Amino acid sequence: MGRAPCCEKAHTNRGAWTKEEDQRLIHYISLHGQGCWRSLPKAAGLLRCGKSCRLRWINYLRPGLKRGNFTNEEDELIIKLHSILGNKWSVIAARLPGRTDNEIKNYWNSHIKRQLITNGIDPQTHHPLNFNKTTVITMTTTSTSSSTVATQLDSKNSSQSPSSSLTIAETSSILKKQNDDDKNNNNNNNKCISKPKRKQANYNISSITTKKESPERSLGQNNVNLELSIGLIPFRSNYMNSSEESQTATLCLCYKLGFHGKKLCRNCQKK
DNA sequence: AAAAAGTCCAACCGCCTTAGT
DNA sequence: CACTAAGGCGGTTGGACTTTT
Repeated sequence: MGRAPCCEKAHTNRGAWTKEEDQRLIHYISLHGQGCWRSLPKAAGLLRCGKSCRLRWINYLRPGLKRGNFTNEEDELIIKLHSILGNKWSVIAARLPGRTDNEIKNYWNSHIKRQLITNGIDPQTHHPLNFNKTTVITMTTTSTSSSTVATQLDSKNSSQSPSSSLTIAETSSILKKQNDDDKNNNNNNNKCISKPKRKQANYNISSITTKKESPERSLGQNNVNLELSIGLIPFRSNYMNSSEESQTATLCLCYKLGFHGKKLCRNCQKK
């Protein structure tokens, strides 16, 4: 027997939200804040399931949401974070102010993924699709905090290869901030008296690998121990001469992946 | 102009985690 | 310790819209 439904579906509206429903939800939350989603629909006079209200609020009505196109900087950040975290959309979204996990997930699936494939890069592993010869994983566990997992890829698509680089310090900082944010949210949102908002999952480096990860991610990276370090060093192709190398070294990841048109983003222009 | 194909994205579904009992 | 319930998450769907034929 399956799990009981989260709400009485026979008496709830489904599908697209009307303006009136939106207004009711906004009005209720502006007065009472976010609390128990399960009891909110009834209290707000909505014939909706609590989950539906939560989703509508988080993905659409919540103040501070950005609408419109993603910037090149956002593209770059999403790719970087995805190369580290995989499909952890909520964690990635936490690093992009004003963007929701759903939005990023949709954007990834409809834009970035296709773009990566077009450029010969596997969107799941962030490796070139045809790489097979010399995958060199080196791990440096020095006394400094800047140890990285270096993946040098041999590919003829050299100019389009991944070149993101996050040091362990950067990665730790991201994950630490996530924890801090979660703690703050918990402090701010405990308006539900009947049941305190439960603690959110604390992500740490050792928890990056997840239950749903593909074998490629957990094993395909040659059993890289994520507890030690994560990161990709800037790409250097064996096929590049020194001038090409120095030229591409000054360009940001999104440019190398082909996300720019004919213009450079601000990051590239600064360099 | 109409039909077909492709794209986008809001919303839903079902599973997992975890606090409370 | 086992069970329950609520929140949260990632994957998927379906309909509206756009582009192509």
